[in-house]
Amino acid sequence: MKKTIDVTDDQQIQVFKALADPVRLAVLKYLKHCEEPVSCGVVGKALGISKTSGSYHFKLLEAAGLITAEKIAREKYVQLQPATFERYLTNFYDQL
Amino acid sequence: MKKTIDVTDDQQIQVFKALADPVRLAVLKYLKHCEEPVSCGVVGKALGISKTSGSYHFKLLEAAGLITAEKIAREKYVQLQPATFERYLTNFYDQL
DNA sequence: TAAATAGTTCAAAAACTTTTGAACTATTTA
DNA sequence: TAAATAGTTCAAAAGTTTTTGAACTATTTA
Repeated sequence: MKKTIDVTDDQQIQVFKALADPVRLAVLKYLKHCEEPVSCGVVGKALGISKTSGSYHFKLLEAAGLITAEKIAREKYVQLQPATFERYLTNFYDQL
Repeated sequence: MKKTIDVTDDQQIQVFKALADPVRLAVLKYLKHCEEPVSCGVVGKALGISKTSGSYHFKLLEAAGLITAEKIAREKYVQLQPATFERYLTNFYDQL
């Protein structure tokens, strides 16, 4: 059955879905301790996830706006986007 | 495949999973505008969800600590638990 | 006491998400 | 130029979540 309750919360729900997974939480945690953008390969290796699975999770995190990505030649460099956390989490309760 | 990345984030992930669904977000939104505890039946009817499905969603919200529930005779009265939002969302980024 | 009401539980079905491996594109290195 | 490396895409398989209806318990109302 398709969800029909509210259609205005899309970005909010995408953010929560992106956060509701241990692999993606581990990715965010890893990135939090990087000063610089890091390549997907480096993150994936550090966490022991396959490149296909990595590709899937980085796509979701980017779609949710929790990370940004820049492709430089062969590699894709990712970094946290703190403004999205601020916007969708920090005041979530008051904005409910 | 079982998730093996981190086993300490259980409550955090339960909270995000609970929030990553439009029915449950609608329940929380509804409760936000209630001064008093409300019965599950009243909420369910207001949102047009079946009682079985309501029972399932209220259980998840309660397990995540986002609502508390008190059974009074036939009825179960639910209300938001703002401390959980505060604890798991407000400073999520800094706690990462 | 019988019928109605509030909610739970259970198992099956439906829907959705994640992992996997193979095949692919593009870039770099030997 | 060939081989290696970084990442993507695709379809199938595996896993998880949500909905459904029927059967149930407990309380209330007639």
